[in-house]
Amino acid sequence: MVKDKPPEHPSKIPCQKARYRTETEWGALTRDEINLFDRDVVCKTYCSGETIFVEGDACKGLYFVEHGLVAVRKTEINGQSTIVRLAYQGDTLGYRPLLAKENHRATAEVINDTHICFINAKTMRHFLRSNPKLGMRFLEHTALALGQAEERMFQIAALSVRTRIIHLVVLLRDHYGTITSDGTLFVDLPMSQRDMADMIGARPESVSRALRDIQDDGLIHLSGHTVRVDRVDRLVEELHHH
Amino acid sequence: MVKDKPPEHPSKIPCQKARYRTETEWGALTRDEINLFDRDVVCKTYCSGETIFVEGDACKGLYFVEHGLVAVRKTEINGQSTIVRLAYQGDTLGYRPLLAKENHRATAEVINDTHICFINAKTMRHFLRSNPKLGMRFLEHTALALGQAEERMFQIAALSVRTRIIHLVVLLRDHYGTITSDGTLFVDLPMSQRDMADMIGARPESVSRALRDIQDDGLIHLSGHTVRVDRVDRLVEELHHH
DNA sequence: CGCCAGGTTGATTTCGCTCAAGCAATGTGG
DNA sequence: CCACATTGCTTGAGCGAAATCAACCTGGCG
Repeated sequence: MVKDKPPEHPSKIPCQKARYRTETEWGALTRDEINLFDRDVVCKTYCSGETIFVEGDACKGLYFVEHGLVAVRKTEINGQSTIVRLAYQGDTLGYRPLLAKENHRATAEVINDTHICFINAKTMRHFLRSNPKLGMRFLEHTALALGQAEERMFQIAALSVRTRIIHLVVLLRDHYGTITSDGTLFVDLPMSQRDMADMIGARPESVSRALRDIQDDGLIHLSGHTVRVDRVDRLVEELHHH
Repeated sequence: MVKDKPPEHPSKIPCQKARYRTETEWGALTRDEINLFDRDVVCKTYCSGETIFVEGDACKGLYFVEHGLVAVRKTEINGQSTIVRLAYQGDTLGYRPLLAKENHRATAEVINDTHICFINAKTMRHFLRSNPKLGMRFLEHTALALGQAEERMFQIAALSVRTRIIHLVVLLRDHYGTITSDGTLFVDLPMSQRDMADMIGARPESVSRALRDIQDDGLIHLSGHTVRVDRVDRLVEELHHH
């Protein structure tokens, strides 16, 4: 049972000028459009466990992740659920249903405290009509996401839990990994093992066991939520072999 | 080992005016653009078993399926492979890598004899720049495909082989199903059980057994590649329950 | 006719899920 | 400040679904 903390009041403050936006699809906006964006944007901070939107909701607009971590989750009738995507700093949420003209097909659930800029669908559609470049940026982004989804589909179908876990650790390295001067890699897992299980389509017990197996083989060393990898090449080599 | 039959010579004939195009993303083209399309298009008939492009190839352009059936397949180092998507009449192949500016991440393999209209990447990029509507159509299409990919990911992770087979039969009904006057449904499976296995992430033996189980339960009746479904509702009901 | 790919069937094994118990860390109320 | 819930992780035992291995059809085709 998730207890929703009282949400903070939405703010009209334009998110410290939202500098991250310029490095994303939103970099296509003209100066005038940026002003319009800043006029209409509504910003809000979500705490861990809160939901941004839920499966079945109409798509009211887009959510730009200023910083934080959000899981996009699908839930079945029987209660099983899968995380279909993660949204990091700089990612935009809700673009798929908006572009496909559908309702939300998944729930966005905050994993780490997250600052979100919301832009309503009407303004967004205006941008798409007036600025073809923005559409092309989103087109490119959606095509990349489709490739990733197909990649993951393949993995879940063909690879063992152990291998999928290694894939996940390598994936999380991009955002949560640091490398020390002696070449040791540390990955600070930003989520619970339950969430990791939902990411790779497995049960939490299986994740726990797989992590211990990999540790027993000397490929990683776990302490709390931090994974130490002494020989990254050996870990990656297992991916290419299996 | 696939033995590639000698490909027929590409033809400049504009595919019997390609009437199917108007009902797809390509419907956004203006009259002038259609003329340009017809000038640059190269058409060709592929036989079952031939490949249109392979994983790792640079994306040279788009392939419009005039008619036929194509499987988009990913293959692992160890030889395992999965069909990530099917392309039917009216579908366009190769748009994902073109839009994402990547190489092909999958192989397109002809299942049933297929007539393809090829349009080169340069012309396509010209269309995208000159006609924002076309980009929006592809954006919508890609967003829908992303939703489907996420749906399938979920299914493979959570459902039994039996249930996934039923899903597949119901999916194929759209293109290969006919319904008789007494309400009986016939689905003419367009592919081998091996391919069906690759579609749902299972082994051929498991597909064979699952099909027989479903038949033993009286839900379907198999004869050759034709599935007879007397009570469609009972079949669909199993999907909603499981 | 014989070959061979595709399909069936059986025996065995393996992987991961389920169920269940225990444990450490954190939180909470008296 | 201590008893107690709660939550997340670990570990074990047993089971079941599907993979694997292997033999054997069957029909189409050179």
